[in-house]
Amino acid sequence: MAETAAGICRRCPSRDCGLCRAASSSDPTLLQGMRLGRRTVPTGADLFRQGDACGEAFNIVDGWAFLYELLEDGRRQILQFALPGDLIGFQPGERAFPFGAQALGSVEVCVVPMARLMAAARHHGELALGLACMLSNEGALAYGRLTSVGRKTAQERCASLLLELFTRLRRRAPEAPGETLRIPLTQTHIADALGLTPVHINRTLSLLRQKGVIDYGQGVFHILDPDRLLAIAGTSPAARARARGQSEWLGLH
Amino acid sequence: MAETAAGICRRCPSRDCGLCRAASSSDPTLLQGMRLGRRTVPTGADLFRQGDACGEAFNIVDGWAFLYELLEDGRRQILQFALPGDLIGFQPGERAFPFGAQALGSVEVCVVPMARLMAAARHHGELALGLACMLSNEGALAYGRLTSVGRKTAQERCASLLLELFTRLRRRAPEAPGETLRIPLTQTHIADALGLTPVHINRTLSLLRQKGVIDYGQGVFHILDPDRLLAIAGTSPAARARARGQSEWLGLH
DNA sequence: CGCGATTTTGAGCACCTTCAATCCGTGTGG
DNA sequence: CCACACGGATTGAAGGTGCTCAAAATCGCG
Repeated sequence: MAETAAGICRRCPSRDCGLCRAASSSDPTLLQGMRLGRRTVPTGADLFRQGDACGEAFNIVDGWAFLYELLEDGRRQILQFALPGDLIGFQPGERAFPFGAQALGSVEVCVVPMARLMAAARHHGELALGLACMLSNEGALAYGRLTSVGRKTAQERCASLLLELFTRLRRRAPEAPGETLRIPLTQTHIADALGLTPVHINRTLSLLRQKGVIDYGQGVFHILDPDRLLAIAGTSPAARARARGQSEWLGLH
Repeated sequence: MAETAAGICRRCPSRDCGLCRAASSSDPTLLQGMRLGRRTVPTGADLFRQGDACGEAFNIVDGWAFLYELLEDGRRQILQFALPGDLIGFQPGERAFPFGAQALGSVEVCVVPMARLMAAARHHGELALGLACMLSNEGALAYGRLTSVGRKTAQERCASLLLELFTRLRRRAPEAPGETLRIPLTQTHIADALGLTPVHINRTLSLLRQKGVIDYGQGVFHILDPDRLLAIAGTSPAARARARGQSEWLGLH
């Protein structure tokens, strides 16, 4: 309670991207009234679960989260990884979440009540369009993953995922060193994202390491041979265009 | 040229759903200025291709289309089926399409220039929110397919797809008879949507037919045992909620 | 009626899964 | 300080779902 909302926002790392950028570019005073407050979610805890009423969205300030769907017998599909700056849980037109969201490591989020966000968007077309851009980008990521899981081999899928994460992270942190990537995922997470088993992910990553394309250990990945990784990923020209497109979801208008 | 745009819109089957509903609920005069005109796309032709500049969106008036991504060696993933009333090619924040769209049978579309649509949305929050809802629903469908392809068996995937299509079609045409479904897809399309081979789709559908769950032939599917099909699809409670949610993407506010 | 596209069926193969055991890094308690 | 426990990574062997190759049957259509 010692600090005002405005003060916290001013120092927020997400201030200039995603939702906050959209809101403030639309109307600088918008941001103030929208946020409910910060929340810290511990490792492995759910931000929300499938079936929960969707009353609030979460802007990820620090840490990673993932969206997932569970089948009744326990099979899990990870639908998306949410990185700092991403907004999750914004499902206009839905009453209940069709998927859950879980924290990877400790995650700090900014809570935004859906009602306020929708009200603000209704009166500010620019903000609503920003949200639309964001949803469109999420959709593009989902489509990319779908192509991966539906039509690529294990090696291609692993390479594609690494490149996707690499691209998304570098965008937000251009200052960071070249080809090193700190990823808080277990091989089980990767497996559930790519529609494979942990065992097979292990064999596949080992193979890529053995080939000298990547190296990894303790949650840190090194891309030793970016060109070969790209080639293995089978990244189509179109997918590369998509990767570029993500770079600035509010850049063009 | 004999007929005015307003006249065509008045008799358009998509008038009360999707984009048109969003636009007219926001401002009844909006619709007039937005459309460029009708276009008829012949069977198998592309509405647009991966990499094309995205200058116009298409509101499907009649017929089916599908979005797809190609890998360099020809492998194809079908990302989505677009039914009458769906808007495709609306990719705010993108310059080029990351996927292509192709007509299944002869398709009639209403062409909407992106520039006009974006301009209108910027000034009408309600419209922009409607577009956001639409994108959110598309994303939900993509997530459902991702779970299917990543974590379900061939039988479960086929059942899931049939139910998805069934649900979406019935929503737009509630008057149509019970469990019969006219689907203009070849087994190859189904295979490319589900991440399987045509041969295996054939065996799987045969199995479902042999079990008495469905029957099919000549592009017409009959759902003989809906409950069993639901059970086979492994439709989670959450997915069922999602299916309901789709039903009215502008219904709640 | 005949051609091409699609569906159907068969047989062998491969990628990935399953089951299982071992190794390793970290943290905890004695 | 070490024994132990725990989660995750790694490796091996065997099996299965779905793939590939191939051919026949059927459908749609001019």
